[in-house]
Formats: sequence, structure tokens, C-alpha cells
Amino acid sequence: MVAQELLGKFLVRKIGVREIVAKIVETEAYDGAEDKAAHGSHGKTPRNEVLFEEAGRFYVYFVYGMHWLLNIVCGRRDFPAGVLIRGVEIEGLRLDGPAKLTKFLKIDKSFNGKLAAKDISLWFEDRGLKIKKDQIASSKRIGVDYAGEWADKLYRFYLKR
DNA sequence: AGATTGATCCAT
DNA sequence: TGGATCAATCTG
Repeated sequence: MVAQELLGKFLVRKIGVREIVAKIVETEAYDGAEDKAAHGSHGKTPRNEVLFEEAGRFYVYFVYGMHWLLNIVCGRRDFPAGVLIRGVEIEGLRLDGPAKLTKFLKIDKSFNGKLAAKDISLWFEDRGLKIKKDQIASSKRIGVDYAGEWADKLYRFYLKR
């Protein structure tokens, strides 16, 4: 599952001459049109159409009138699966909360639909950090109580401290 | 626990 | 057109 593989990988954001390297420490998986908690479960709309694209693109959307959330699309084409980046660690500073990291990294809708790559100053790196299975914990996803049985799935993954 | 905030969606 | 909803955060 992609959500677990992303833990321990690095998200790199270049702002001007400065590169911010953020270790991914918390993710949530949203798995296809069947997942009632996922945006893709209500069909394709202008807002979520990026989710239906191929893997490797960013899906950035706005909620609660003030927060940008960063997702990476990881399903095949026309299968709306994505991983929400919920937490990162930057030089020992832990940013827990999906809107905190987007604010810190200056991520907004201009990244929506873009492929992760250096030419948009936002990309992933595998720096060879090995994550053992027993360092990964899982739990129910946050804020999706309305999703019925899907709200109880253990689709949230994070590195133990 | 409540206020905040605005894009989006669905019902009038 | 209008009101409810929402993958969140802050303050107290």
C-alpha cells in the first residue's frame, strides 16, 4: 500500500534558493470510489477530477474556508485513490496536521494536478531511510465519522516517535 | 466545545 | 440563490 511506503520518504520543496526537506511521518489512504470517506466516492467533479488521473500527481484542495491539504494521487487512471499527507518532520520539527505543513511549505492550489517533479519545485525523494515494520502504527482516519463503516478502517499510518 | 472561513454541492 | 456541509485549526 502506497500510504505506508511513503512513510520515511522525503518531500522536497524548493522556495527560491532554499530547499526544505520534509520527512513524511503521517499519511492517510483514500481508496477508490467505494471509500465513502474519499472525495472520489461521489463521482468525478471539477474539484476532484485530478484524483481520477494517473498516479504521481498532486491533488491539492481547500477545506473549511482556510486550509489547503496536500494529497498524492496513487491509483491508476479512472480509479480515484490518493494519499493525504498528514504530517512531516523538518530538521527535527514535527508538523502534525495536514494544513500546517502546507502552510509551512507554501503549498496551494497552483500545485493541483501537477506531476511531482523538480520543475514545479515540489517532488519526492527516497533517501534510503529504512523503516522497519514495527515503527509503523495505524489507526482510524481523522474527521471522517460520517463515512459509516469506512470510518473505522485503519487507513491512517504514522511513524512511532 | 465553539468560532472561524469559503468553495462546493444540492435543494428550492 | 441559499443553506448545509466539510479529509482543520485555534483559543479557552
